[in-house]
Amino acid sequence: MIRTRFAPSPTGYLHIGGLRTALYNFIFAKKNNGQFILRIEDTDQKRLVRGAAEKIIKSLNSFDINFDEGPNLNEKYGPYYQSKRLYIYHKYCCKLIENKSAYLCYVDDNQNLKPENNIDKSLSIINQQDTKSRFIVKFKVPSIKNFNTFDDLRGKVVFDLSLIDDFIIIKSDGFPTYHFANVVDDHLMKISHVIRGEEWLSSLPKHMLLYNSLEFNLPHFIHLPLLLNPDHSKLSKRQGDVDVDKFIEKGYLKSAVLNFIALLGWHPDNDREIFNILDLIENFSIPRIQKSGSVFDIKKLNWMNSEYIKSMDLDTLFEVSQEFFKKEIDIKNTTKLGKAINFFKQRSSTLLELNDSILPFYSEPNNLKEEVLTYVNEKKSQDILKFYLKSLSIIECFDIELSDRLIKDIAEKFNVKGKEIFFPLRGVLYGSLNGPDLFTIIDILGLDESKRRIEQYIK
RNA sequence: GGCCCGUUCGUCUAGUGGUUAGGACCCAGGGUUUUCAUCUCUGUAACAGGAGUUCGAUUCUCCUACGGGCUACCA
Repeated sequence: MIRTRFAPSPTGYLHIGGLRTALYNFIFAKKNNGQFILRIEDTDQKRLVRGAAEKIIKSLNSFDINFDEGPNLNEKYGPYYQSKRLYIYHKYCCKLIENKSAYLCYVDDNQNLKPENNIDKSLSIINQQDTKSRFIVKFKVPSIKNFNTFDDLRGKVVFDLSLIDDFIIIKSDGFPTYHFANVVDDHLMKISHVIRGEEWLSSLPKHMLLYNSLEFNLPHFIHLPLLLNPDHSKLSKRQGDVDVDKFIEKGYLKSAVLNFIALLGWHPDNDREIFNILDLIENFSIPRIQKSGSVFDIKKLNWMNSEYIKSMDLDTLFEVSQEFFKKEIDIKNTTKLGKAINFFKQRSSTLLELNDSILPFYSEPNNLKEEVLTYVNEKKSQDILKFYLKSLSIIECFDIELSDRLIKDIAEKFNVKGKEIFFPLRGVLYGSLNGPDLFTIIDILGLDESKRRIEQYIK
C-alpha cells in the first residue's frame, strides 16, 4: 500500500511551494490507489500561529487535495497533531536511550549541558518521575566515514558522519525536534514514500540513523527540487506572492495554479501542458521529476490561466467569477452579462482582469481619462460623434452589418481612418481608447444606453 | 568556511552515444481585424568550461566554475 503524507508546520498560510509538495504527494498516492495523509507538525511552540493549521487544511481542500487521514478524519493512526503525541515520542526516546543510541543531558541556567550516563536514571527522568530536572535528549551520531543514504531521484548520497554532531531529539520543553517526530510518525503512520522539499536532503542521514536505531523499515525518500524566485534564490515573499490564497484573490483559477505548479519540476513524456487533477494523477510518475530548481514564472501562469478561462463554459465562468463582480454589475440581467463575459473570456488572463473589462458596461464613463477626453473633444471627433448619434437615432435594428456600413460611411464622409472613428466613440461608450469593437460595445450596452452615453459628450 | 545537491534557449522543459538539439511561455516581425486585443503564421534564442572514455559525446567519468540547500533546544 502506497501511503504519502503532507506534514506542514502551522506557522502561517499555505505556501505555493507547500501546495506543490502536497500536490505531488497526493497525486502519487492516488495514481497508485494509495492513501494521502495530513499531519500537523506543531512541535515548535514558539512559532505556532493560532488558526494556521485550520487555514492550511481549508486551503488544501479548496484545491481538491483531499486527505484520506488526518485531523478529524479517519484517525486510524492518530492523533495527527504532533503536539498531542508527546507520550509516543517519549516512549521511543526511551527505546533509544535503552539501546544506547541516545543520551539525556541536564541543562543548567546557563544552557550548559551535562550528560547523564545512567540509563535507568535517564528513563525515570523522562517518565516524569523527576520533574525538577531540566533536560534534553541527544542522539548519538556514530562516526562513520562513508554513510550511504538513498533518494529515489538521486540514487546513493554519501555523507561523512564525523562531520555531523550529536543532535537533539527531545527539547527542554519536552517536545521532540522535527527529525525525531518525523521519523517516529512516518513509521507509525505507515508512510511508504516521503516526498518533501530538497532542503531536507542534508538531514537525510540523521533520519536514516534514527530509522536504523529505532529498528524501523526505511520508506522511500524523494527530495523535490526547490521553487525559485526570478533571481534564482529560494522562492520568497520579497519577490512576489507565495501565499496560495493571494493567487486566488487575484483571480487565478485553482485548476490553473495546480496545473502550473505541477509542471514546475515535473514533466510528462510528451509536450502536453494542460492537465486537470485527474490527468495529473493518471500521468504522474516519480522518475520524471526534475532534479534542479525551477523559477516561478508568473507570465507563464498568466498564459495558462487565460487558457483555462477560455476553455470554460459560460455558466462555470459565471459561477467562479461571482465573487469578483463589483457591486455595479447587474447579475440579474444574464443576457447582457453573458455577452460581456463571452467577449472577454477570450482575452483575460485573470478573473480580476475579466471583471475590470466588464465594469465599463455598467459604470458611467463620466470621468474619462485625460487622453481619452482630449481625443473626444477634438472638433473632428465631435462631428463624428454627432453624426453617429444621428445615425443611431434612425436605426431600428442594430446589427453587425449595419455597424460596419456605418463605419464605412463615416470614413468616406469625413475622410478619416478607422482609428479616428473608433477612438472617440469607444472613448465615450466604453471609457477607453482601446477595447472591444463598436458593434460588440453597442450590442452589450443596448441602443438606448449607447445613445445616452454619446449624447453626454457632445458639446 | 564545511558538507550535500544541481547546471539544455531569458523562463518551464524534451532529449538517456549518432537529432537541422524539439515544444511551451516571453519577446520580435507578418497576416487577419479600417484601432487594440483575440486568432494565425514566422522568427530570435540553449547543451557552463576543461580533460578523458569512444569511430562518435548534450547524453558516460573526472576536475573546475557557477547556482542552490543545509550547517538551531526552526521546520
